[in-house]
Amino acid sequence: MTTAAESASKAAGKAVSKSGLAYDWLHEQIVAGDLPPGARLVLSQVAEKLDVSVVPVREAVRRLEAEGLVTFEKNVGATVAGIDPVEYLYTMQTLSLVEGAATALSAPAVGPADIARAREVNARMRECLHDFDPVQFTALNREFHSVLFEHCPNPHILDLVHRGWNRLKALRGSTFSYVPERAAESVEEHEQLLSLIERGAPTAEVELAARRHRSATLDAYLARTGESPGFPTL
Amino acid sequence: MTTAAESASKAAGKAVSKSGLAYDWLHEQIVAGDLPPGARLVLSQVAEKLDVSVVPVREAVRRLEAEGLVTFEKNVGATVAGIDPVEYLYTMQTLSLVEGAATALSAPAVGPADIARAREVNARMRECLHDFDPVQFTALNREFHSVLFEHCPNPHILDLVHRGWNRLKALRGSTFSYVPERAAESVEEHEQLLSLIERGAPTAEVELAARRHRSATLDAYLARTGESPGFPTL
DNA sequence: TATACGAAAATCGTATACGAAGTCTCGGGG
DNA sequence: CCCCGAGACTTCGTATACGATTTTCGTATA
Repeated sequence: MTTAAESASKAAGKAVSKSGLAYDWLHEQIVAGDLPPGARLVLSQVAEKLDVSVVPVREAVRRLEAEGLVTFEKNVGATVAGIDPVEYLYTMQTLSLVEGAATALSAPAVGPADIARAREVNARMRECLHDFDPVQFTALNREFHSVLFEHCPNPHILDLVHRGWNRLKALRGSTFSYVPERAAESVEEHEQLLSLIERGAPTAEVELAARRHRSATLDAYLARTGESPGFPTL
Repeated sequence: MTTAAESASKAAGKAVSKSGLAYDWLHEQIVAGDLPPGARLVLSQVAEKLDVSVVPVREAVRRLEAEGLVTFEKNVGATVAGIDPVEYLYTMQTLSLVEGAATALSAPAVGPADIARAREVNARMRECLHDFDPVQFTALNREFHSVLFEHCPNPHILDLVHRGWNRLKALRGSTFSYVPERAAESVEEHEQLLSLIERGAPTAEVELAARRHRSATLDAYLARTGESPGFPTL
C-alpha cells in the first residue's frame, strides 16, 4: 500500500523523521493551497492519513504555528491561518521590510549569470501578462525575486523572507493574491531593479527600490479596496 | 513539596498548560543567563525537575528552537544556542533592521508621557555610566527602547524585535553583551532619537536614526575585535 | 602507546492509552 | 416559537512504554 506519507516523502525527498514528514506534507498542502485558509486540521485525522501517530503530527502543527501558517487553539484544534485582510497588510509590510534588506544584502553577490536568469524569468512574466495567466505570473514572480535575494548572507533575514513568501503563497486563491493593476508596472520595476544591481548601486538605494517595489503592490491593493491602512507605512 | 515548576508558574503567573510551563521556565532560565550558551538540555532531566513528563518538555524545546534560543539535533539533544560571534553579527543586523522599522512605525503613537518616561530611563542610564554598572545599564537600555517600539502596530515586526532582544539578552555574560566605548554615545543618541520623535519627524528619518543607533554598536564591536564583517551591512 | 572494535549506557523518536476541556445536540421549559 | 441545560461526542493534553540511534568507555591488538 502506498500511503500519502510515502508519496510526500518521495516528492520532497527530504523527510528524515516522521515529525519532519508530517511537517513537510502539511506545509506543502497549505502553501499549495490544497488546504485553504480556515480548513480544520484534526490531529488524529492527519495522523491516520500519514500513517503515523498523533505525536509527530502535533509537533509539526506547532512548528507551522510558529511560522504563522496555522493557528492552534487549546482544546479546540488547528486551522489553516490567513484570510484576515489586516493580517495581509501586516504580512506585506513585514515582507517589504525584510525582502528589501535581503535584496540589498544579496546584491554584491549577484553575478551576471543571475542577472541573465532573472531577465529571462522577467521576459516570461511579460508573456503571462499577454496570456492573462495570473497563476504562472505569481510563480515566476517568486522565482524572479528568489534570484535577487537568495544570496543574502544573513540567514535570519533570509529565513524571514521565505516565511513571508510562504504566508502569501498560502493565500493564493483568496482575494489578495493578484493585483492586476500592478502586474504591468511590476515587470517594469523588475527591469529597473536589475539595472540598479547590475551597475552596483549603493546598498541603501537597492534596499529602498526593492522595498518600494513590494509596498507599491500593497498600496495598489489598498487603493482598489478603498481601504485605509489605519497604521503608518514604511 | 514545592517543585521548580510551581515557583516558575508563580513568578510568571501565565503558564496555562504544562508545555507552556516548561516553555516559560526554560525561556526564563535561558534569557536570564542561568542556562549559559552551550548548556545541554536533557529532556528527561528537565522533565523531572519540573515534575512533568518529557512530551511537554519536548514541545517547549521545539518552540525555543523556532525562536533560535536553542539548537536541537536529532538523536543527540538540545543545547542552549548562541556563542558564535558570526551569529551575533547576524542577530544584531536583523535587530537593527526590524527595530528601526518598529521604532519608526511606533513613533506616531508615542505620546508625551512615553517621552517623559524614556527621558527618565535615559537619565538613570547616565548614572550607570558614572557608577560603572553594565548590568543595570543593559536592563535600562532595553526598557528605554521598549517605550519607543512597543506601540508598533504591526505585531509581526514587533514579535521579531522581541525575539532579537531575547537572543541578545541570552548572551549576557558573554563577550558581546556590553561595548563600553558605545555606552556614552548611546545615551546621547537616545536624546536625539527622542527629539526626532517629539517633533514628529518623517517615518523614514526615524527609521534610519533608530537603525543607525543599533548598527553603530555593531560597528563598535567589530572595531574593538578588529574583525571585518565579511558581508555587506545595511 | 595508540588505535580499532564492541558492548553498554544514555538519549531521543514514536506509539498507545487515558484524562481533561470544549463543542454540539437534543429535549424540556418558558 | 425561542431559550436553556444536561448529556454525549469530539478533540486536544499528557503520561507511560518501548524501539532506534548515538555516544561513551573499556578492552584487546598492532
